[in-house]
Amino acid sequence: MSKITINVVAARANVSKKTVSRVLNNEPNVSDKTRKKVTDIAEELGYKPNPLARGLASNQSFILGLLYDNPNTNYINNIQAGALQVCQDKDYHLLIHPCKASSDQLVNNVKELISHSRLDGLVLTPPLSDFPELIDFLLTSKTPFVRIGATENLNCSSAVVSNDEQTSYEMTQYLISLGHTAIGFVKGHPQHNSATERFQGFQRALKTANIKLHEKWLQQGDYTFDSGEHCARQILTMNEKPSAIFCSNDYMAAGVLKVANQLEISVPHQLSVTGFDDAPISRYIWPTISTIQQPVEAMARQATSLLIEKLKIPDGEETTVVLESQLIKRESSAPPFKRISR
Amino acid sequence: MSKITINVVAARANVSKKTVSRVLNNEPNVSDKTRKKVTDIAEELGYKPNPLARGLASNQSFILGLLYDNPNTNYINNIQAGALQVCQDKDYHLLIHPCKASSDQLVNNVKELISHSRLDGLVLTPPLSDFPELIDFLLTSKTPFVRIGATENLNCSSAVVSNDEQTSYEMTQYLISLGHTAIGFVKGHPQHNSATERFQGFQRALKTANIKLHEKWLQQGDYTFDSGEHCARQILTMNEKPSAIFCSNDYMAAGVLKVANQLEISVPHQLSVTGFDDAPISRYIWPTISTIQQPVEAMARQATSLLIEKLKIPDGEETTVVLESQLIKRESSAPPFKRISR
DNA sequence: GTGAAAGCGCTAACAG
DNA sequence: CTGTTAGCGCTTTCAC
Repeated sequence: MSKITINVVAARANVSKKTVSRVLNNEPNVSDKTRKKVTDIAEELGYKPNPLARGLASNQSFILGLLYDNPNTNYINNIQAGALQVCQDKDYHLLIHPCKASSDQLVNNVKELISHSRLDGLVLTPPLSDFPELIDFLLTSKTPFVRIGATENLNCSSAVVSNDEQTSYEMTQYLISLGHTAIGFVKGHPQHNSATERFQGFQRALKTANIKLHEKWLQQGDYTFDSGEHCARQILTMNEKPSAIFCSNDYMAAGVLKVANQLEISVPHQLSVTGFDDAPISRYIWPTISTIQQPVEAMARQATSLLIEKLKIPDGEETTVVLESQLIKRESSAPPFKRISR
Repeated sequence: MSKITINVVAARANVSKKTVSRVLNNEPNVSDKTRKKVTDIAEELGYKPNPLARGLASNQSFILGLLYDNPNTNYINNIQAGALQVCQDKDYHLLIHPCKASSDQLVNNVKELISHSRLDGLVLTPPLSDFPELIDFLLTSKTPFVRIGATENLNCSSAVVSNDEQTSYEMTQYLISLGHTAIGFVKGHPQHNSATERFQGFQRALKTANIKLHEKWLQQGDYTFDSGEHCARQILTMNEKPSAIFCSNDYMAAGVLKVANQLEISVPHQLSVTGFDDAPISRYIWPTISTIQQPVEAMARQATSLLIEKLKIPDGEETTVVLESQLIKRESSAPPFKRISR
């Protein structure tokens, strides 16, 4: 069906190939009249430029790579959806590339990927966004890239980030405003800088409110359900328990909920639990988990747009865009249990 | 860095371009000696053929499309992972394409996608695998495709399927073997043929065991958590309740669990609940859900391999591969509650 | 403003 | 078994 090439459009419009090409690429030096004529005829014929030919001639591939190493399928799915939207819109392809951050072959893998698939640019997601070796390589090889959720070296590339520290601060403030002063915390995966940010926001809120952080209620998780379970078992079997536990993500919060249930600690009556990410599980579990929603899809959209812009203006400025997260109050948080005392 | 084209390889090997090309594509009519020489030199130079040039010349794109419309991010992620593995292995690209099965523009969308992105072939996932209009279009336009989880018209294309009906039968048998005779059922999304298969397996097991299916305990869900909740509320507020509920997927089972909890019906003590799919939530919720695990990733791998083979031998036979699912017993199923009577 | 010629890196079709 | 000659459909260069 589609044997419509640039040649037939040119012939029909009585202009040269090059003029059609100019119109297609929005180049200057075409009279408005010619431009319109070509546009109309292209439209009428349903002409679509062949990306392969285009790429071959201009040494581009119109393929963007999306790199990730993230166990959280929900996060990745949202990222993909956002990136895909922009790609479709701007006639780029998106190559999904899962990889292992822990592998010492990471940089080599990516190098191979770029050269082999002729990628025009890369979108990095956490924790890859803050991987020094990878960043270094991309910088020295002059591969265009943008980073999502990066926290370090923000001026070395464009980036789209959320304000985890601040939202974490607000979540903690919320717990404090409910009356909690004995608050535990389950940290996220040490390789993810979000884990640090979230913890820092928590610390800052405690300091501001003059509340002491009990080391014993501070546990190191790794963003998995199992780690949440494990940490909760540590905290909730102590004699002196906190009245609230702030978990660095929802899976860990779900793990805490499970342990609370097993230990017959009623949530939120005897214990408040909060999460982060607004993962589906936060709505499916009972009680539903108070959490924080990041605009993940919007972040991916922004990042992809930035990347494509950068491809067009290679020496443009590096931008950092901050998108705001949002606190979602659900059933797992409430004022602390008051012992009927005296 | 990579200015190594077929020309430099040819020059270095003292042969023509075409000979190099032949070696690369594993074509016959090259002496072993020449073949080895070329292979070695290509290796040494780290030569990688430019897919764009290759595609342009041979009218292929080496891009496969993965079509889906599925709310289940976990399923899609596994499918993607499997398809990706094979694509990387065989030097294909995978273009992820979410779409709306409900849209009357579906066929047009896909048509546009294929022509615009020059896709070589398509992998279809449920419920798209059984969409007559789409299948018809692909067939008449001679677009190569394979289907995952198709149930209809199995000889019109290669397909990779699982034995949902049989596994559903076995799950039901398992419930019966525990002693359940009053068993409710929550159906899946009517647009997914898996929903029918799962229900049929259930029916067959009941019939085999001579157990009557109570219409009132049969509810129509749509594979979402919310629908599970809704159906459970119907069933569990009746005077006469079943002692087990078989849900067509895990999200709905989780919804049932939530309602049971609210109604203070203890699972599995007073009520057994089973799911389907082995979604993460089946392990994260309490009690953990007895379910069925499909080899989703392996299915995607198979399907992608079949597609690539078909691309090479366009008139080869259409194959149907069946992969076995597996019953996973967890905490949500147990023998029925015996009233301490008389 | 526009066009002609050359070529991106590869494969197809044919010739030897 | 191997090489030659033409392109694939587009962009680039440079001329007009």
